[in-house]
Amino acid sequence: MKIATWNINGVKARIDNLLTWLKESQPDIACLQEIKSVDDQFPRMEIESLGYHVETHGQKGFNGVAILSKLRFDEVNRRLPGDDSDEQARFMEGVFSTERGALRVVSLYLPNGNPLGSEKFLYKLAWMDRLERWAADRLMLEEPIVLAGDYNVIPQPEDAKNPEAWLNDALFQPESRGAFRRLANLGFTDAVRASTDDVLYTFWDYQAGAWQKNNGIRIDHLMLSPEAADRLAAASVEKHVRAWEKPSDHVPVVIELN
DNA sequence: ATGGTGGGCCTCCCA
Repeated sequence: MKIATWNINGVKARIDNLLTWLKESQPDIACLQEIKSVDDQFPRMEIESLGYHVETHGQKGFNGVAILSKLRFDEVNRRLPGDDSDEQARFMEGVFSTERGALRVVSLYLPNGNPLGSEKFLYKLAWMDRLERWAADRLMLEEPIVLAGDYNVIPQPEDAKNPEAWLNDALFQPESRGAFRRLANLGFTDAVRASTDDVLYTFWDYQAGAWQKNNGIRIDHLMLSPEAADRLAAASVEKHVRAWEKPSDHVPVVIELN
């Protein structure tokens, strides 16, 4: 079972890359973030023709998440509980039946939170608090759960080429990193970090030649419940996708579960 | 180096 996450930075601008990547990588389930599309403009036909079921949770202009799956969806839950006034499309959960039982996969797009001291930073921390509460509740199901997405959190200094450059950024604040660590301490395993000590980045800014200098950060993560972590066979970052024409600034991260 | 690049979309917002 191959599960991937990719912030594609606009599904309509990235449809050719997305189709190329799906054919090449062949994930069973792909979580997308920043689709920047409303649901009825999502290019579902092209994706369905590759054998995927498509569920989206979009909004106009910004944000938006989707899950593509070769398995049929038993259930889809949109929106992260905990704030009924939150209109931003950043979270959806799909539930699937596998030969080994239920599998839950979340596609999440955690708020960026910049600049520090703003409402946006408070929103990020509140969103992470809601995520922690939701995850703690889901853990009681004792099922394999994969929380995949763009967390907009650099967990550790080794997850950035130039950590000192991020000291005043919301992605590397003690509060952001602490909230990510609390999620881990609930019992969720960072699949990539559990698989390798290699320096791996998932995002390179479009600006200032960041890609050419390998000035990257690791902010796209797959967090696994104990029942999912027990089945983790491999994890990798598909870095070559960043070198394609018209790339997203993020690359896909992929895990294999037994 | 207080710029730089890119997507969405219509005037700037977001990253």
